[in-house]
Amino acid sequence: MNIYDIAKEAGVSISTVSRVMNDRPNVATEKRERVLAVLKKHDYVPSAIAKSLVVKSTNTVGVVTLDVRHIHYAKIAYTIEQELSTKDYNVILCNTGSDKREQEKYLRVLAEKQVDGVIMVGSIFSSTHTAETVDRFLSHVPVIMHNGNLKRDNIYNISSNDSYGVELSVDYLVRRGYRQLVFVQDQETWVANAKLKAFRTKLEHYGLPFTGESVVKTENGLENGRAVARALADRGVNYDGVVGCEDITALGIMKELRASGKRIPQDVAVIGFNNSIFSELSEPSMTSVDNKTETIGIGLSRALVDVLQGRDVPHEASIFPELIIRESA
Amino acid sequence: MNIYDIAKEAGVSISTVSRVMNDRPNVATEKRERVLAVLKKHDYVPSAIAKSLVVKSTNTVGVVTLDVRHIHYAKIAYTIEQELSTKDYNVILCNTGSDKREQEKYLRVLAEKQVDGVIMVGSIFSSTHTAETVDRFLSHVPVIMHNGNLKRDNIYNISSNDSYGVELSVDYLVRRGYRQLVFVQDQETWVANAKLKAFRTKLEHYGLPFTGESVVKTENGLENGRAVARALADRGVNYDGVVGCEDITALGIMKELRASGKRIPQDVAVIGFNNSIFSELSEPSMTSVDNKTETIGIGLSRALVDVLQGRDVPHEASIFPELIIRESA
DNA sequence: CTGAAAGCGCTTACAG
DNA sequence: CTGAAAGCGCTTACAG
Repeated sequence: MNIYDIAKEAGVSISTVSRVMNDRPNVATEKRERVLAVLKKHDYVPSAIAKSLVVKSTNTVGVVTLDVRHIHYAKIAYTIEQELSTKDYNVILCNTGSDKREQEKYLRVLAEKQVDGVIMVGSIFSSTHTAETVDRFLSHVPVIMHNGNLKRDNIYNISSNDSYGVELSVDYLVRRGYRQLVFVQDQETWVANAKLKAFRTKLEHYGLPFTGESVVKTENGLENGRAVARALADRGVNYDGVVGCEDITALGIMKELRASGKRIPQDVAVIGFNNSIFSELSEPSMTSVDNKTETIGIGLSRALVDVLQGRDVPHEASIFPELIIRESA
Repeated sequence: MNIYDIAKEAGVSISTVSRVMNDRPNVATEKRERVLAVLKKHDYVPSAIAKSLVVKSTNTVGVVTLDVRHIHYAKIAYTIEQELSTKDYNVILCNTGSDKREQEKYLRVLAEKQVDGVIMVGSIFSSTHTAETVDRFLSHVPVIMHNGNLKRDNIYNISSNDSYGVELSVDYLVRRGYRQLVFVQDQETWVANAKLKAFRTKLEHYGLPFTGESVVKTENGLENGRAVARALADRGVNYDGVVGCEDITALGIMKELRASGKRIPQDVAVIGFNNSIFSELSEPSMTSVDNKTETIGIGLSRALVDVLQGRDVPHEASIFPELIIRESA
């Protein structure tokens, strides 16, 4: 069943059916009603594919992320999907993992599927390789990057200012009397580097020591957090504050600290990142940097829609996080 | 740039270009190479939209879920996406929430976009309304339901046997000497009812009391779990075991119990559902029913692909969960 | 092995 | 207000 069948049954041309289906003017009331009746009778669903071919827009956007199982990305992906849905866009979800081939494959497929735009969530996508892949396959559509820093006419970067989150954390800890701070870096991206730099600068500003012991690298995760705390203990590092890593990693650190008899926050203060459910359920509850998932998700979506509708959009925008004070610091 | 441009530049017909792009036989080696060269030169990306229109298949499937922010759904959605990706299908993600209108809107849009099939994740979708909506818009494509029980030729149900998970839980608790069990029901679907029935039957089997106090209804969530524990205390209910609800709810219950001085599992044993990160990080760590997220996700995906490829697929399949023993019971 | 032609289901000027 | 016709970018018999 297609538009021709509807037209025949309603006794009009396909042009008229098209006009009715798209709520356009210039259709006699009587014909419009006849068409609507036939449409309803068959629960007719027009083919968006055929439409897309001629209007050159699919009302579909690709959302690419490392892994939606990560609660932070799930929240952003959710917000994007919901926000875009109100503007009649659908989302093709892509979990690329960190493999470059996978990422390339996905971006190519999105191009084949003629998406109207792409949103890339996570600073891992801010790489030369991604930039080149976008140039190859997606230079004709807007690409909105979350925590990205790629410079292209068609790329728009909307970031959470995580460096500022680090500054807030250090300021707060210093004000509360903590002096020997450790930065736990649980990802490896330009954002992580910027955070580390902010940490170092802040320490220098306060005249606090920044040594080889001040930074611990790991990957995010509960077990990795535990391992970090054990490693610090094994190395005999003296510290009274932890900053920089995600809630889930920070939670691992807290658990291990408590298991080894440390009191939080009396002996060691811990501040996480993301203000996720993990910071709420931790014991003691965790002070955390809220990087505004919802604001970010809505911002990414709106930026995309604005570009698509021909409005001017800044190529770089930065959203400031906020420190949510709980018990762990 | 389209297939005509490529054909012209390579000095062949569009038929030949099409054959080359689709790796089909009957192309002279020399022509094939000429075409490939032109394709590569331009990083040519053929339109999947145009292709879909003629082959009547989009290699796109709709995945509809209540809310991907829920970690359990995120895991299933992730697995589906990854599994389907290996079969060259893409996923349109839909978070419908519990609103019927929203659900209807999404299913219609999926039909418009000509998806090859739909996977619905979560027992909330097993309603008369969903069945009717599927009949209206999606009766021509396979619909795979996770934890569903709808009977249609084009609907396939793949469920985690959560009732069996309850039986495992009760068996285990009884074996360990617990006698006054409470069932916490934190969702309202046919699965929840089946779980409750299994709980009751098991208690009767063991000759244990099932009274008005044996069941507490709530919605899933940390705070709701806390509220459940408080309500039980306020009502002066004597109980030594909790069963039936999701990890996150169970975690709330455990936290509140501990805050009120109860020891887990000595005073009260708690068993959760989902074997999620929450059961791992809880203190004490939580015994939980593992309902095999990955198996489910892969099963849903394979069933869909099998139907699409004309293979026979059972209309009902049930995956048995497993009890993961930790410290809380 | 190769290409001309029809067709997928729509929208959109265009002429009336 | 209305409809015939062209066209979006592909695939697929079909004839050669």
